[in-house]
Amino acid sequence: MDLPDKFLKPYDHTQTEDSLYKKWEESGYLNPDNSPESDKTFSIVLPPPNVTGTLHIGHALGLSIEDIMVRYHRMKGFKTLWVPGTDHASIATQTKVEKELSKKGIRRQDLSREEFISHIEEFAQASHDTIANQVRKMGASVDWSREAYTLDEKRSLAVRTAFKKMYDDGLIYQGDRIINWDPKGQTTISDDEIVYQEEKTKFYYFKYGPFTIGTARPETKFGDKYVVMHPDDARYKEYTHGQKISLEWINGPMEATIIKDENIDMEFGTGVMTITPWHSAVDFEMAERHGLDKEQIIDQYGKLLPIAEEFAGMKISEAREKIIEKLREKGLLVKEEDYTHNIATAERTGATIEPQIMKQWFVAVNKPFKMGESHIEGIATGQEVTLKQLMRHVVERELVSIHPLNRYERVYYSWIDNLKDWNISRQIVFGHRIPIWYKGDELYCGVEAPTGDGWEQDTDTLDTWFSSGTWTFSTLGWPENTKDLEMYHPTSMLETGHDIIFFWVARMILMSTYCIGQIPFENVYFHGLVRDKQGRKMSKSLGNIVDPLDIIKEYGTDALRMSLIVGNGPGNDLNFSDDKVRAYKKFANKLWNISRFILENIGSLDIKKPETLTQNDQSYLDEFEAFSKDVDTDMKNYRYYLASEKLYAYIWHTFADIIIEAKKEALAGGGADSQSAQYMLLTIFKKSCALLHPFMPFITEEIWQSIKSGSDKDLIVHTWPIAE
RNA sequence: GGGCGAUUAGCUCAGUUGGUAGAGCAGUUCGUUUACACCGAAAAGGUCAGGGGUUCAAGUCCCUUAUCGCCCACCA
Repeated sequence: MDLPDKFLKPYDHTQTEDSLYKKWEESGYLNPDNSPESDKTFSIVLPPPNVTGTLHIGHALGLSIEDIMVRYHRMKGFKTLWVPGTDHASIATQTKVEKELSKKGIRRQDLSREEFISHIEEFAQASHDTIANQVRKMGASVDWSREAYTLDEKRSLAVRTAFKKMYDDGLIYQGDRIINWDPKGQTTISDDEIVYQEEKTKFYYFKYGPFTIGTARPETKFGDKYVVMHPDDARYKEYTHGQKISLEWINGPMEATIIKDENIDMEFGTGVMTITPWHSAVDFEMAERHGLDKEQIIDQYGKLLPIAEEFAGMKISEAREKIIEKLREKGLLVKEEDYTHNIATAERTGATIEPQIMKQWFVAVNKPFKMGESHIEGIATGQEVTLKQLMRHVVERELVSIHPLNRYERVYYSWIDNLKDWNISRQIVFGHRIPIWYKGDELYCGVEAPTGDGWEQDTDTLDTWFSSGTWTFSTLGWPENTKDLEMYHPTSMLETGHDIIFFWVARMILMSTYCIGQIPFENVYFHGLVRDKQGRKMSKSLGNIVDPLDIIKEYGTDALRMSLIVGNGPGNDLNFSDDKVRAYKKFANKLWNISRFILENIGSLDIKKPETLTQNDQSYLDEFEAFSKDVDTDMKNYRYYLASEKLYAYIWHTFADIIIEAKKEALAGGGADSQSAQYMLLTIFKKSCALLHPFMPFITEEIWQSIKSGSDKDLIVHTWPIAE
């Protein structure tokens, strides 16, 4: 055969990848509406990347695994849909833009709400464009015609509809409860957005009437008028619950009430503590139990209120030393010790969280409601359930299967069991406005604004996970009853990083089971974290961040994908090194040269199966058949890390090193043996390219264009070698 | 405090349901026998963290110890 010129040079990915992607995209292959009818569907939503910047190597890993799943099913003849999109990531994006603006000397306070939002939107749009380009660069075969954004009009409608439904069912309520206040971001955050950091500090013991109490936070103690101890503590048995005692405290004499509570740890400190219900979640609960007064000590900027008298208006850090000094002078300081504990900080701003009691919106996770139309096995329509029960049920019954299960099952359950009502309101501007309107004392909840004058919408926005929770079904058209929703929901698979199991996976299960009575996905596949060569987390401060685009430029997308996939089992972290990528770049070149050899040695691409194959060739074909089935089994069981490794080993070290070498003589000799060998080699190689296509889509498609017969379709939609 | 994971060749890691250890990189020797030097051939390298148990058979299952890592909770 005549050899196309391109095979005379080593493989050059820069000449092929972009144009192949363009071809796939323009061909319509990525939209399942254009694919042949089938009763089997495979659907998956792209975990929408945050529009806070660019994609990192972790995204590249996710995209690679997802694309393998998608291409595999597409070739197997499933109606295959992969919905792309991006996430507005309210708090993360707003924080980021705020920082960018301040670098330019623009302060947020100087902007109106609308101006600020428009800056954020501009940034979000630019990020979106970058991300969309990177998704293409990775070869991800998503259906761009269905692209979604968590803050676009359709998703916005879904969010308001979900909110209204929950509100009408009594699952969303407004209440004065203790929340996590971020004094820097000036917003509440959820429990999951807290990061604990170790802090070395002093632990003080103060005389409090007849007791000695311990605290690390003297500045909150002004209003403490309840002193708590365990009912079984023999040291304090002379005191009774409710007893009043007079004592001298920071700003003079006061009266305190004794409370007995079983939640006190008798071993810790002196076994006696005073409580500050306004600024501690534990104290708040205790106060609720006993019906105690609560008083605010610290304001939303972290400054002391008038109750602190001479200290009023001071920042916590400033006041602490002065308060201790005063207590020491009054002879109330007993002793101080060094103390190490964990303090709660806000994930985004790094500020120390100040618990506060504030009026916020919550989703009640423990409140029973009547289930709507249910398609969930074991949950009947109209049955009384709680959101927590729904979230637990679908995993317990394995309606949603987690891979790897054992590693995340307990984590998931324990999170659910400890889950408190979900605080969904945020005091930030970028996001979905809460669909509540006020007029005087009236309150209106609706999908659309109420008619009539004088209504003002709540200025808070929703926790970003409220909208991403609807992602699987809002992207398919809900609340409209669309064909997509009917065909592709529940989705087949959710592939994501294990770090967002609570944030996102659990919230999607909550939203989907509640809103539409369906599980959001049948399977969850967790990938691990991509670390640097030495196993360290990639971070800006270490300067070890790898940009996928740099790797792609140097080694090609196929090589990058293989290096991320081979040997990386679900849930495992992966150390990324150039060496591995380089190895798969060489593999790409190996494939290139195999193509060249075969093309040089066969008579025609439409070669027919000879009447008789040599026994040797037949046995190679039989072995290959068994190998293909093995690979297919791995694919079915999500063992991409094994399938890819086996393909690499087979193609290089069996097909090229042994089979091709063994056939050189027969090919040179001509005649029947040569015909047999030609057929065998071309057959195995074509099928090998097909098996490898999900992993290395570009080079396999590029080679395919030169080795396919006239009747073959493009490889992306070619039939998988092993039938379902 | 609770949970999970890791410990296999110099380095980075595979090893799917138990059947006498594999890859990449590095290193050794040889090869310009024309698909490929982004290559080929050959050899070298591991008491599979320690201990105990189950089994005809264990890197693989069970118990235990040690070291490292991650997640969750958190005490005033």
